[in-house]
Amino acid sequence: MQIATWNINGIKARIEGLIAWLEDFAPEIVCLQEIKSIDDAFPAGVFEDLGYNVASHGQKGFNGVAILSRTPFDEVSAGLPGDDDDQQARLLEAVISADSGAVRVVSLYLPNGNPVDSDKFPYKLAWMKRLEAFARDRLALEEPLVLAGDYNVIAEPEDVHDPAAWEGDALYRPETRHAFRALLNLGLTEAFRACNGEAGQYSFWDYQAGAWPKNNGIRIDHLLLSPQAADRLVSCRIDKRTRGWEKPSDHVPVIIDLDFGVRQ
DNA sequence: ATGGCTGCAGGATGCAGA
Repeated sequence: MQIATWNINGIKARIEGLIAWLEDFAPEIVCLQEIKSIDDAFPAGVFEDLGYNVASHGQKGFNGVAILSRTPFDEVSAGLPGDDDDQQARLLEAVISADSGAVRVVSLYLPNGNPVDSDKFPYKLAWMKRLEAFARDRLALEEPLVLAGDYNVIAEPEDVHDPAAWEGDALYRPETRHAFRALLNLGLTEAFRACNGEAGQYSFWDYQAGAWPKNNGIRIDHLLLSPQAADRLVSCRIDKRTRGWEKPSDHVPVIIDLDFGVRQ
């Protein structure tokens, strides 16, 4: 079972590329971030025509997450618990019982947090604390669980082309990296690092200053797995090709393959 | 190298992103 996560940076601007990628890759489940669309304007029919069920949790102008699944959803739940005043659409959870296995999947878009001297940084850290409580709760279910999305966290120096340039940035601050490790220490496995030892593998390249041709990237899109999912992890890859396409997102898809041992 | 692109909302440019 292939599960992908992709920050597409605007569903309207990326619809052509996303369709082409879905037709090529045909994953079972796709977690999308930064759809930048309200739910009523989300082009669900386009994906339904491609054989996907669609769940979206959007807002006007920015943020917004969605999940596409070839198998219908058993359950869908929007929002991260822990702050009733938080109106930002950044998390969507679904339970999917596919023929190839049953999984609980979360599409999340963790706050950027810059500038660090604004209220955005404490919002990010508080959001991460809430995510930790959410993950602890879901891990207690002892199910195959995939927390997929744009974490806006550079976890280690090997995940950034120029670490010195990111010193002090909200994505690389010690508090941010510490909160990410606390999440992992609940018993979650970071899929890409579990499968690939090589440094310098990125999932985001800025639009500015020729970051892509210079390979000046960062790895901030992650899939975190419960033990029951990690036991089934076969591979994790980053599909860099899309960054070179026409009108690309600044992020590229990251895909895992889980083997539930189903034999046809 | 100069916050140097890009998407969105809205109908000019300001905000948000990372």
